[in-house]
Amino acid sequence: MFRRHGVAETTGEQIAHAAGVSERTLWRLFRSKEACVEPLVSVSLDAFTEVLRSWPTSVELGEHLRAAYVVSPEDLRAVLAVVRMSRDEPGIRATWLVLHERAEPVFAAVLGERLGLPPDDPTVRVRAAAVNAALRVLTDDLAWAAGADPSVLEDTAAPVFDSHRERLAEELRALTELPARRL
Amino acid sequence: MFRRHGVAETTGEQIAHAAGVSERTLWRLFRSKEACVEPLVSVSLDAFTEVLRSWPTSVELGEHLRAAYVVSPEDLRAVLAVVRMSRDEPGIRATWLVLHERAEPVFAAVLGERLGLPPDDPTVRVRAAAVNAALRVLTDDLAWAAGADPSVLEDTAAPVFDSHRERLAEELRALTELPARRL
DNA sequence: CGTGTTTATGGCAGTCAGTGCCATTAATGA
DNA sequence: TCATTAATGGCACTGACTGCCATAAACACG
Repeated sequence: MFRRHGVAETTGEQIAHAAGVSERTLWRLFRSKEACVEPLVSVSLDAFTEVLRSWPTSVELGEHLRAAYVVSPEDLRAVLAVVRMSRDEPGIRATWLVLHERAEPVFAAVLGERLGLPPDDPTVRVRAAAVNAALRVLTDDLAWAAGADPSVLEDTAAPVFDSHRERLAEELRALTELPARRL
Repeated sequence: MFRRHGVAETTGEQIAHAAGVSERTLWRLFRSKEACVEPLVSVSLDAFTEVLRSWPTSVELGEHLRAAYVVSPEDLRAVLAVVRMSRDEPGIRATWLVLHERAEPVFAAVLGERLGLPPDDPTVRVRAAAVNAALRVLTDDLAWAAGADPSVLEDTAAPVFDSHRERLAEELRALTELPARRL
């Protein structure tokens, strides 16, 4: 509905009706209209989080990503639609950024363990935030590419998605191979 | 007012009255209640942007930062108060993140020139986002430290601020010294 | 100086997101 | 079977924000 008519033009009443619940219940489930897209975005973030969690010690992150980073085409379409909307809809942009930041502690936990540092170590959290930023920027790029040519999303194995994953692997390799210096 | 009574308890009418303008004018100047803190945050982001802009080619970023990254104590206090609030106030957190992201293109322009790459190159933008993330995480830490002991802000030369700048210099050195590999 | 034209501001009415409170019903558990 | 808790809805209400119009100040230009 957001995509079709825009966020401002979609009322909470319409959303609630379409979802088959009362408006009152809607506001209990989501604290704002924009927050209704959170489950869609979470799918993608959770997928990446799972990649990190299942990252074997012996493997370089880029390699692992190439093997394990998979999102179903339907989910991917939904996420990228949200990301594309976020260019014009400040509220959507804000939730996208907030959700991304919310994933950082998980990233920090994984990276901290790798580096032998506590997850709340500033260096670890900066690295986690950098990984997060790479994921955000490149997902944004993918959303743009998918907007220009929706056919790239008909299959997760589409070349554009491969190239996205490849870029991500490359950037993460660089970031995670950085030696952690103590301050 | 946000700090004293909380965001929810502060009405637009109160803000407008305190600012000496009508409520109608307030909504013309800021598109939301939370957006009213944007000028405060911008001061700090602009200061960092200026550091980047004035970064001499021959100097390593960490070094330049130590010399040029200065924010007046009053401004710093205001910014950190906002950042501290953002822990409990989701609306403030969102504006803080959005403002940070908005600064990224400038970072990308500077880094792109350094690396001899166009500012819209994905690698460049990932680096810019990483620099941005480092600034955000460490500013957040500083806000936390300042909240625990407000005396650290009585002078920009306070040890806690020095240590903040030092951490930032170290993290940025690592990030900006990364060789840029073409994909 | 006079006059037409932006530009900034306020007033007012209206919409709608979101909340508090209470009632109802469904699930759960002893 | 009954007591308790959790989930949902209805309703009234606050307040953020917008559209529209009026006013006045700043400005451009003859």
